Amino acid sequence: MKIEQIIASATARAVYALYGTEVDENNCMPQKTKKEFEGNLTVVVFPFLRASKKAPEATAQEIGEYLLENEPTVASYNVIKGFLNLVIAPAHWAGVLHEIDSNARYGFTEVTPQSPLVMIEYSSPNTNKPLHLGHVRNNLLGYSLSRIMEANGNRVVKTNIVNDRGIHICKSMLAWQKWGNNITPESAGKKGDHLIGDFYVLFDKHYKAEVAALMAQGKSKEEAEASSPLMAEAREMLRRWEAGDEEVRSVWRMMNEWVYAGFDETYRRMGVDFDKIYYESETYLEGKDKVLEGLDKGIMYRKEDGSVWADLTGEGLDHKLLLRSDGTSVYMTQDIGTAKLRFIDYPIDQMIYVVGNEQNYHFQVLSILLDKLGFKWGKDLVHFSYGMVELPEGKMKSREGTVVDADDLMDEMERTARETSAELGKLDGCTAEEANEISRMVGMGALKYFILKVDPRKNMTFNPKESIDFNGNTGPFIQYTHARICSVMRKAAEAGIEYNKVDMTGVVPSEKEIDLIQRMASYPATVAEAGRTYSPAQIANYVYDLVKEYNQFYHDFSILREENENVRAFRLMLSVNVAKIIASGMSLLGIEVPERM
RNA sequence: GGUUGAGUAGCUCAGCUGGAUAGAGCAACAGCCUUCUAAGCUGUGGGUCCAGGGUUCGAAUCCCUGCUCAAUCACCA
Repeated sequence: MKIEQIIASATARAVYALYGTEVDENNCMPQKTKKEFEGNLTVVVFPFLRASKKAPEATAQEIGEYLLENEPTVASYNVIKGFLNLVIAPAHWAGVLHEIDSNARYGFTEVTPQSPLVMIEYSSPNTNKPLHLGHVRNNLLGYSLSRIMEANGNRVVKTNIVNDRGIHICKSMLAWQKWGNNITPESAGKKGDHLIGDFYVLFDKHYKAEVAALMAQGKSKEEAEASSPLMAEAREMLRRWEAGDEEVRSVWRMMNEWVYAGFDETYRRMGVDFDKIYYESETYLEGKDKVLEGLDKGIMYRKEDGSVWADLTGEGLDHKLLLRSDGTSVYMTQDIGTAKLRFIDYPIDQMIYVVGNEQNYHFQVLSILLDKLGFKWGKDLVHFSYGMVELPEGKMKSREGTVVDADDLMDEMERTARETSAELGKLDGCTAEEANEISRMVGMGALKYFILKVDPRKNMTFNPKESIDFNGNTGPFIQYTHARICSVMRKAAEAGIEYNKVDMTGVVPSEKEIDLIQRMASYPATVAEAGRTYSPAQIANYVYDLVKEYNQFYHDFSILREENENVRAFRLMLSVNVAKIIASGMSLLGIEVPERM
């Protein structure tokens, strides 16, 4: 049983024995004692004053005395105002460390075939341009979340819905046909997604020029945009695509393949993957049946012009369009269709959509509609809504060229990691491959940690200068501590020290070591909390605190130079388990930890 | 205007179910490497926790009001 639970129940017994009042154990939960006071756990006695009818100090004193006499793990206590600080017997903490050491999957809940099936949708790119910083946040959050849900005993299906159809693709296709001279990613020596992105920009450039020319002829902006021949061509192309025109479709297939090849490379570098990919071109017609079904059941209604709507005024929302008057689908209809397909493919218990907060309204509506349409997970679907990524100068704007490209960003991070490592002489004696690996891990670690450590709900500022800083609360700082422990363990092995074969029963851990063990002991609760609140940031901040604590220990205590063999073994065990938790926590963030750096 | 989220040190952020004197990092300044990796450790300075009410023995945290910022409220996706 966890020590907090032991103390809580002993405290409840104490209150009953002393004052004859039954109190709920959950109201007796001790908290971690603040650094400036002596002790490990603190019971706040204010809630018991009604029962004791005594001053806070006196009450704390009496409960402390009771615990000291009746609860063997309590070694001593002190009282400050209404706070009862308990010192837990060092032997208990040594036992906790042994428990942690014996559990290779410490902090994780096992996944069984009976575990809930959670589907997580993330990434969901458009196929007309390469991934940028905003997608990076999405991908990292989505992947980390899937790891966290898995660690909490869920079966997880990672999914991606690729927006591979629509007017935006036609724009790129048209521009390529007009001005591309049959260029390919191979002939251009460029990633396919970037090549397509270039044509999308090219389309926009010509279109703008066209509109400007028309406006110069005296047309209003709206008139000019409406009469743009280029846009008309793009729309015509979309019409032909929807009609299944083979010429358009073959260009579309070819160009999408280029984009996918580019995306795959970016995903691989980011270290994210998917179990199942849906393509909007295959799902966008699916929602219609469901909507018509809803129409039959009276969940939706039809207007005179033939359009179909849902009345959500009962839920405090507005009326929502689901089928246009020409019978075609809108975005919402497609998402209903995708939901239908997914439920056929997987018996989902929970659905999590990792999508930016600009779609809060959409998912609020989707949840209500799916629920009304009979999806058992509809009502409780989770929209994992994250804030925008802004630059110090403000928002990213593709027109102003301030968009941070994902591939460029990763290049830059790895390059900086390499430079910094080389400067510090960390790559001395490494092979070229090792140096590459280390630079890659460190660069990506810095990027991922920088993004994941902040609360997803918040808009975050991405300052390139800060993101490549490797000191302080950063990924490399954490990775470094891990590498340092690995180094100590290597040296121990070289010296023939086998810490786990040494009898440590007599070792009394010091205060600092107990602080560390106590923090290690809260890892499972942190993992659970991160799963409950869908928060990678909680894991990130926990690991940081742990590392900070370990570095203090590392600085103040000798490990290999410790002469007492048992104490030395104890510290090695402590260190190796800190490293284990670092690696575990970082893996939940999708961050690798090198063994040397 | 409605809805949702955010507002904590100069900057970037923690602060989880209400608890003691609100914490890190960066930036500034001052220290610590012939000893297990100094990408580290230690110290100094820096705060009307947006404002005002309320609940409570106790509020950055919960409730109400207001202010500011962001997103959203399309027969776009």
